[in-house]
Formats: sequence, C-alpha cells, structure tokens
Amino acid sequence: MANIEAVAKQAGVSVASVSRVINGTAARADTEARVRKAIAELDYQPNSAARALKVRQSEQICLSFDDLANPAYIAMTRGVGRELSSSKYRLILSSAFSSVEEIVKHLQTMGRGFADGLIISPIYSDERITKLISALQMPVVLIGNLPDGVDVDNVHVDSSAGIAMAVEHLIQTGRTKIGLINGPLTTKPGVRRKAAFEKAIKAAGFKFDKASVIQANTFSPEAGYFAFSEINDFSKFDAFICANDQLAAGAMKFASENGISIPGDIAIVGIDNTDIASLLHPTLTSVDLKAEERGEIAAQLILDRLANPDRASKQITVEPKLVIRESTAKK
Amino acid sequence: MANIEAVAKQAGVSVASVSRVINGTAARADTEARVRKAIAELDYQPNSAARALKVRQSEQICLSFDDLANPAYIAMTRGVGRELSSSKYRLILSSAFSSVEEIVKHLQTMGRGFADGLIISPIYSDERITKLISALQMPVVLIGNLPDGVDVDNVHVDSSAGIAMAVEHLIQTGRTKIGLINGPLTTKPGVRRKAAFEKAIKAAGFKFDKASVIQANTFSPEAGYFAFSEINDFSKFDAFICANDQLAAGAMKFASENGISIPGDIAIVGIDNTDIASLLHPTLTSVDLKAEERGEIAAQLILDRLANPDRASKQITVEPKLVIRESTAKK
DNA sequence: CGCTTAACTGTAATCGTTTACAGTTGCGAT
DNA sequence: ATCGCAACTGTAAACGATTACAGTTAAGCG
Repeated sequence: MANIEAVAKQAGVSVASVSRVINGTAARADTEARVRKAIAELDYQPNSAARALKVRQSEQICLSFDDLANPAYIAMTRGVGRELSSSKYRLILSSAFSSVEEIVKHLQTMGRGFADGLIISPIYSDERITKLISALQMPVVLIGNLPDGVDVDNVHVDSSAGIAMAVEHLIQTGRTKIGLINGPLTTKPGVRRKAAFEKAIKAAGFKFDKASVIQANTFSPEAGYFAFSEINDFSKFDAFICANDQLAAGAMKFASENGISIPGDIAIVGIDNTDIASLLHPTLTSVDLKAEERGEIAAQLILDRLANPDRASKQITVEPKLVIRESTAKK
Repeated sequence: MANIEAVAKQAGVSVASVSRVINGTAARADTEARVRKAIAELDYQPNSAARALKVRQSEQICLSFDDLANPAYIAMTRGVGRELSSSKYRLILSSAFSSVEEIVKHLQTMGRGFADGLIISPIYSDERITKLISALQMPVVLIGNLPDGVDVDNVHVDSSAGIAMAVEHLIQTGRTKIGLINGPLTTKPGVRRKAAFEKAIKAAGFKFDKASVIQANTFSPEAGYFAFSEINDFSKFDAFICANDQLAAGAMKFASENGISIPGDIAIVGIDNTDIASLLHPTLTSVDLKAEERGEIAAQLILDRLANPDRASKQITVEPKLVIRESTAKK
C-alpha cells in the first residue's frame, strides 16, 4: 500500500534518500535511521515491478519444462537451483500443463520484464517453440537437442551413446532379443531414442525388427504397464530398454504380477537413473543421462551469458553413464 | 528492445491506439492492421513489468514450498496447475533450496508486483515465515497447519486421523508391536505425526513406548534405509508406519536386502500415497493425504479471494484416506 | 446536405521506482 | 572565520505501459 513517497514524507527526507537507504548507497547515519524507522512504521515494501521496469532487471531466472511429473526434470531443477543459490538471481519455475500456446505465452511474458534469463527444456518438438526461442530477445539456454539453425547456448546429453551402452551391456550379458518400450513419438526424446535404438541394434550386428519397438503414449508407469500388457508373446524377447525409469517401473510391475521373472526371463534397462531405480525390486539398471549435472551447467551458462552478453554461444555435451543393477543380471 | 512508442511511430498512430489493439479494445480495422504490421516489423513484445506496474496485476500466482524432491508437493503443484489453467492466471513456482531468509526474501519480492496471490506450503515451522505470512499485503492461501493467531485462507488435512486409520488397520490385521519411522522434528509434519502416532496408539488401548519412534533426519528413501539399519532387534516390532512413502521405500529396501519379510515379519504403512506406492514390491499400503486435492482447493480459494478481496477467511479441511495394498497383508 | 450521435483516436497524466545532476551541508585545514 | 572538498541530499527526468478525457472522424438519417 505505502509507496516510497509516503516513506519519504514520513521520514522527512526525499524519495531519493529512501531509495538509497534501501539499496545500500551512502547515507548519513541519522538519515538512514529515520528512513528505516519510517519503513518499519509504514510496513513498506518496495514494488518489484516498478524496480524491474526502471533497472531493467528482475533478478529472476526462469526454468521451464513440460512435465513436472517426470523425476528427471526435478533433478534438473535441483541442479539449476543449487547453482543459482550462490548468485543474486532467484529461480522461478514455469511448467506448462497443457498447450504449446500456453507455454509460448508464458515464456514471452517472462521474457519481457519478469525474468532476466530463461532456461528451457522442451520435450515436445513443436516448431513454434523453436521459433520462439530464436525470437526471444533475452539470454536463453536450451537443455536438450538444438534444432537446426538455432544459435543459442545449449547443453545436451548424447542419449544415443547411452542407448548404445545399454544395448552393448545387454548383449554382453547374453541377451539377443532386445526390445524398446519407447515414449511418445510426439516428443523429441521419443523420436531420438527410437532412432538411437535402431542404430545401436544394427551396430551390434543384429538385424532391426520394427516390431521390437513398442510405443507408449506417455512417459508414465501406467504406460509402461500397459505396453507390457499388450505383448502377446514374451518368448520373442529376452530384454527391454525402456525410454525412462517410469516406464520401466510400470513394465516391471506387470511382469511381477504375471509371473514373468526379471531378470530371469527378461532383462530391463531404464533411462534417467532416477531415485526409483534403486528402490525397485529387482533394482533397475539404468542409463544416467545426468539431468542434475545438465541443470547445473545450464545455470552456469546463463550466469556467464548475463555477465557477458556478447560472447559467442556455447554448446556443451554431457556423457551418459550406465549404472548396472540387478535387473540385467545374467540369466 | 522496441517499445510501444516505436510501434506507434512506425504505424503512424498514437501509443494509446497501439495499447488498445494489443488489449483488444475497439479499433478501426485499418488502424489495427497498421499496428499489427508495425508490431510484426519491429518484433515488439510489451514489457510485462511496465504493464504490471500500471495495472497493478501480474496475472501470476506463486506457489511456494520447501522440498521439490518430495512427490507430495509435486502432486500438490499438479492440483494447483490444473485449477489455474482455466483462469487467466499463470502459475509460477518458487521452491527454496536453503535458508528461511531466502524464502522470505523470495516471497516478499513476489508479493510486491510479481505475483497477485501466493499459495504457500511451508514445511519448516519457523516463526519468521509465520510473521511474514501475516505481514504479506496480498492474497495468501496457506496449505498446512495454520499457526495460532494467523487469519488467512487455509486448507489442511487431518493427518492425525490418517495416522489413526493406519494404526487401526494394523491392529485389525493382527499387529501389536507398531513403530513409527518419523521425519525430522524440525519440520511441522515431523512434530505432528509423532504426536498423532502417540495419541492413536494410546487410543487403541496400547501403551506408548518412546523407543517405538525412530527419527529419520530427512524425508528421503536414504533416511528410511538408514533408520531401519539402526534397528538392532526387529523382533520388538511387527509393523511400522513411515512418515512418508519415501521413507517407507527406503525401509523396504533395507528389509529386502536383509531377509526381513514384508509383510511376513513386518507390515509397513506409508504416508502420502504417491506413485511409488503401487510400484514397490510388495505394493505399499499408504495414507492418502490428498495433496493434489489440497492444491486444487488452495487454487480455488485464491481465485475466489482475488475476485472477492473482502470476504472472511476460509479454513477448509480435507479427509485422508487409507489405501490398503500388499505391505500390510495379514501374517 | 446538414445534424446527431456513435465510434474511434490522441494527449497527457499516472503507476513506483532509480539515478544524473546540481545543490547543500559539514568538517578539517589554514 | 574562511575556504576547499568530500560527503551527502533533493529535484526531476526517465523506464514502458494504461486509460480518463477531450477531440476528431465517420455514419446514419431525414
């Protein structure tokens, strides 16, 4: 309610002095005391929007991703948060719950005054988002695959390499009939994981069978459960790679309910190496895509860019790591 | 970069007309076309901070909680998000990663211009937060227990009743030596769950033994694992209630690694009924504290308050529900 | 072709800050 | 006491939008 002018009047000084006291610029002890007293008396708090307008900074960084239910993004957020907590910037999260329009609108609003920088990790490969990213007139870091022709700071993980590791590991542990429970093809990871899987299978000298890829329609445990329930003949497979740990967990639940032994009959590899991997029974072998580390790096990139607006854009690649647990033990 | 004045000049109209076109107020087709053309040419986006300053609204609601790693809060966020998505307000999240100071500062900044309303679910019972809440000059909804003397909109769940249900269920299924793996006593849920447990045990006609409460120092699976590992003599117990599903998951992991049968030797009840409950092996009986529903209600309360600033504050109570699964089957 | 009225447009004030600039004050040195 | 200089303070102009109000244009109608 009270504004800086009211405080100035109450303290018997000018608005400039009030502002200076608040922002820690030089002020006589006497002046400062009166201003602080007036602030306390009026319960004054500066208006952030006005400040942001004037100084052209909000001291906020916005992290945006699509799927709050996905633990990989939560880990990413942890990474960003840790890195930012030692800076002057606050982290705000914006997670779109429905349409691409919504997310585009959200980002634009953020971009024009509510945030100084944006870290965005879009799962859906909609070209409107791509356009938006290149149109955004503010520091942006993209986590995930950089679309062609977009020149922004970027951190991504070589998930193909991760899938190759998983395939290799399965083959080394004696599996020959490997399937993929994939995420939706409307998402970037869905598209990329399928391609990577096909490539890895061929690279290992097997022939790729389209029927070995089963599409789930979300990245959830329910979808994994449903995917497994649709398989008529489990004897065609002795291993599955699942596009994330959630899908793997759902699949394993179906297996345990239906007398399919893991890893006895079927080996399972998850992706993301989230907390759940070591809690499942059996514990889940999973490809760690280093979400938390990617978050950290993204935050570093944005801070660096904020401090140094004209530098060339950087693209950073993180290496995945296969974490071996019980679900892929030898038969 | 471009501001409204530049657009006005480019289009050969006044800034007022530009503003009206943007905000959908009446404009001649001719005028509108020229303005839109100018906007496109200059790649103009209105500055949110300036708009927020002038109209005294940001069209943002801020949801704040402490622990992003806790799936219960994620569920809560889902509830808030769903409810808000049909309103004109956007949801932003602010999750504190370290000190109370940080969260206080964050909320204040939000409060003065960056958000029109605040939904806050503090886990730590620091009185500075309480003070802050009552001092905040904006619509606030508190999810969780309302401190004495604070008169704000509130939604809370009767977790004592939930714990009583769990105790009752355990007794009915033949358990007599019930323990509690509690969360840290520095958190509100930690304090309250312990008290509720003691009360429920006594209400059931058992005598309460202090040694039956084991304190974990976080709400994580690791803490649950560690808590179980510290128990010397499992024969003293035939059931445990865990202060959340995460703790339960960790405890079950220890059990499975150490030949303790669940539910054979020990029955386990979790709290929160998160996704993981049905993915664990055995599946976990859990007290559903309706986090998602509480989020929805909180969002409704804040929208209602925003539409109706002078109404008396409302306190809403949600009833918990026990979801019975395998981990508490009869011996 | 005037007149009335509705529809649109422009001017300028305003929101609550910050900050350049000029003006004032206080203090030590002479 | 006076001067010089540093340290502080106040005035007023921004920042980029919205909007009341008054002024203009267009349209409808006899």
